[in-house]
Amino acid sequence: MPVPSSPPASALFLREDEVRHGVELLFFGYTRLTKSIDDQLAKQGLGRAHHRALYFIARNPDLTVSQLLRALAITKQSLGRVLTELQRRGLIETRSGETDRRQKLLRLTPPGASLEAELFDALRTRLSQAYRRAGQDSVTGFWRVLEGLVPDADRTLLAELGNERRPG
Amino acid sequence: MPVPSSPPASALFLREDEVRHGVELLFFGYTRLTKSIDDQLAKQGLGRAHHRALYFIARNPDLTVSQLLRALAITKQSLGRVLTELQRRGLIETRSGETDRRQKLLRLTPPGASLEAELFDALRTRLSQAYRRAGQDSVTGFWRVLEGLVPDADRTLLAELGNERRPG
DNA sequence: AATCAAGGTCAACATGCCTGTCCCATCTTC
DNA sequence: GAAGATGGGACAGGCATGTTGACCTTGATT
Repeated sequence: MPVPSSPPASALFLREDEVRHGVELLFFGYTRLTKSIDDQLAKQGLGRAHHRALYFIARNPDLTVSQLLRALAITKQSLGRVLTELQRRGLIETRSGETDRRQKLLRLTPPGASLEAELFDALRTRLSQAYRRAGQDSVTGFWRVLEGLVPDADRTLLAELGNERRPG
Repeated sequence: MPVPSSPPASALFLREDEVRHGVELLFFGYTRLTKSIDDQLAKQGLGRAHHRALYFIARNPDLTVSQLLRALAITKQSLGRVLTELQRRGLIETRSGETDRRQKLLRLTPPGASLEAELFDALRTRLSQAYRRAGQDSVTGFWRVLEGLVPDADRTLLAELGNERRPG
């Protein structure tokens, strides 16, 4: 192993700055993207927690409560409050599972879908602009790094939620 | 490192799935990375807000309060509580600015630096692993996309905070 | 002298999360 | 069929983190 005093092969030496830069970009990117829809949410009297639930239900119709719990990584109580409120407003609807009737399958109602679409539009505008600026190769790298950042247990879930495309 | 040949960008970037995938990765990546140090923080009786302050002060010694406010994008009140607590514990120290004596320059004390380093270690382990898995080209893309995602106003600040390298 | 900016401080409040405990309905397994 | 596991819900109580708005001091700018 070469001594750390070799300037050109400075992978180890540069590691901290590279990592810190990534931490900062993640922080700024995530928080600013998140904040960008706060006003819209506030107009509806909803919070970020409601949006996160709406988002995942929109993305994956007939999601179960336990899947959503795993995705959001919060407690049943916290999620329960949010889902109750969304249902009370008629933004989501539920029905019991076919194979397992204990399960509750979550879906957006038309008004819920409409609201989610409106919120997503703001996200799409910002993120697709960032994609365009960076170019496609960069987008692939963006995905690869983030995929590697997600713990194995969650990566399975992520694949389920994002890629589950049922025939018909 | 060979880069796979890319289909035309225009069509790809307008696709909803591509954007949703990015939103999900950003959500999972950020929340899971953040959660990964919660236990360490809890042991100290500190929260995420304390860590964010420690982090930016560590990264940029003699940061002013207003710079930190802009970075964290929270109110004076919220930050005030956190800074007071960190100072009470002897993790940060302040002195007044040289050119503008109204400013308060923030620095970590040795114990503060030690704690921050310990917390950063966990972040580095995870993020550098993700970097390694993805490869250097992907890391560059990761950065480019995220840089494009940060609003112009904040990008200036980001550059200040991340790149300010003083001689000596 | 007047004004503005940096920072601090107060009260009062909202959100969103937590732990812990208990409950019911339904599946699975023996 | 009984026992246990699982999916979901509900209560109490608490904590961390954020908000708005008002008001103050100190110091820089003009």
